Amino acid sequence: MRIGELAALVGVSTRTVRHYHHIGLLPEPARQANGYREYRLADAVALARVRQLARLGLSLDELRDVLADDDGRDLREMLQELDADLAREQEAIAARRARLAALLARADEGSGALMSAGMADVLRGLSLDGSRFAELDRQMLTLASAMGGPEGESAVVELMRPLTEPDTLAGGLDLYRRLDDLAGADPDDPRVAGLAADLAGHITDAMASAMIENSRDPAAGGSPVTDGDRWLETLAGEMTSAQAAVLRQLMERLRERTSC
Amino acid sequence: MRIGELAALVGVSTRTVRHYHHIGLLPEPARQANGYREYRLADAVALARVRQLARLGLSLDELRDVLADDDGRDLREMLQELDADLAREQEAIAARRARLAALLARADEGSGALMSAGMADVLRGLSLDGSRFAELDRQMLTLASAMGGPEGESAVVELMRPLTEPDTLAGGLDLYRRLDDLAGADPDDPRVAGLAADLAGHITDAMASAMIENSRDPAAGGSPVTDGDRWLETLAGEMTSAQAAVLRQLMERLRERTSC
DNA sequence: GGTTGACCTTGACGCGACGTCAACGTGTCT
DNA sequence: AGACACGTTGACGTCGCGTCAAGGTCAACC
Repeated sequence: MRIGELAALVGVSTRTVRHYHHIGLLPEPARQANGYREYRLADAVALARVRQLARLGLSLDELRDVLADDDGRDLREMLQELDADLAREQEAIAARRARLAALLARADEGSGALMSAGMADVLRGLSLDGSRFAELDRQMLTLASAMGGPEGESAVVELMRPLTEPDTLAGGLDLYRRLDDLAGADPDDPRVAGLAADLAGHITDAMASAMIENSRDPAAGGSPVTDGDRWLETLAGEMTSAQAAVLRQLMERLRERTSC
Repeated sequence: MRIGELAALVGVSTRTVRHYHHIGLLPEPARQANGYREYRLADAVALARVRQLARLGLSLDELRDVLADDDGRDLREMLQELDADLAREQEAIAARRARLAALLARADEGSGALMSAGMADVLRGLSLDGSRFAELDRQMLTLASAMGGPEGESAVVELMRPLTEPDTLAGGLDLYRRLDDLAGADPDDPRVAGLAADLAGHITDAMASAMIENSRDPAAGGSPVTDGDRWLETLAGEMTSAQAAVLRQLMERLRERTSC
């Protein structure tokens, strides 16, 4: 039997057979006078056994180990381990499909590509043409919802809901304007303290807790939802010094409030 | 923000970020004076969106296409296609686990590594120390069962059951000896015809049908169980000319029998 | 005898999503 | 001044083969 016949008999490509020779998974058979490989029935049996196990998902390295010491004992162990791996993979795929389904459902009702209608509403409410701060806030919220997955996003939407009510919203947009006005100001500008106080008044206790929880110093380890914290520094880096001062004073006020 | 902070914030490695730059999935940000990449919040948002989709299993090429034209329409198509792929993969894994479970169950009761107790019985019954023919038969059966999967193996066991009964078995082993005796004989040896007749007498109708079905010429396409046919030639190649003559006459008799 | 075409040989690159190492520059702390 | 953590580019390794490339072998047909 030549290599093409062997491959056809077992149902693989000749490349596969040569690959198995190359990695030592199948022994090289004797050669004919012209250099062609000459296979016997026993080679076909060996190849079929290899394929039988490979189809199940064992790696070729594992196969070589298993077939080397034809023990049958550690083969069972390997197969059980493989089954556990496959089970884990099944769960992972199921989880992916669940997230996918949630995403698709939200894409059907929502306006944007990846967010729910609720999230789209929040972002629309916070938009204020030409405001750098509104844009920053929107980016932070988008980031939080993209990183937390579906449950993270709905948590964000839930937290932000109080801010989207019409009367509250108008005051919030005014705060954006006042922050924007501080763009070129000094960190000691008299408007800073008052603005921080007004901002704190707009932030609910739940929002304050979430913000503080996710901005703890690295030693404590972040929450599972937003993995890397230090978003405060990131955010501050996008502001001018006066605006960053407002942010610092705001966080101080929030920490005082939650510690009481 | 430098690359390490960005990576920590989103929860990936710096290598991943640079990889995304390299393949054009994320735009290269501005550089600081020292050559370091300088990231803004918007970059973190883009990266988080990429990861959100990548976690679902989209390839980076697909991601680039999707994010290029931020349409939202073909994104849904891609996600639905992805869901279908994942569903297929789930089925494939389930099938693998089913075969694995069958194999494990058989390994628990069987003697050998990969076969059921029934198959082990058949092979033990057909063993005859020093007989080349018994060995060939065992190899053929092993090959058939390894290639057909669990259902193929049980089919083989079912087919061979009549041969494993004690009185039939003794006659079969005698046939092996007579075949072995023909090793150095001439193809025209007078014993050939009688041996073919006796062999035909030992083969049940079901076995004859299976043998003929799986030895049709390549034009007709083999059965789904044993993919490559022409096993007859393979088998004949392992014999001497007189033994091959017996095989040819045997197949002729079987064909006559099933055509009536 | 020449040609075609199917088969065989070895050798090498490609894929996908990064991990990992090399060799080097930069910035901060002691 | 040295240690150390970070950044830079570049290149190789992973896994199971598919797919050329550049030939040699053999049977069949003109």
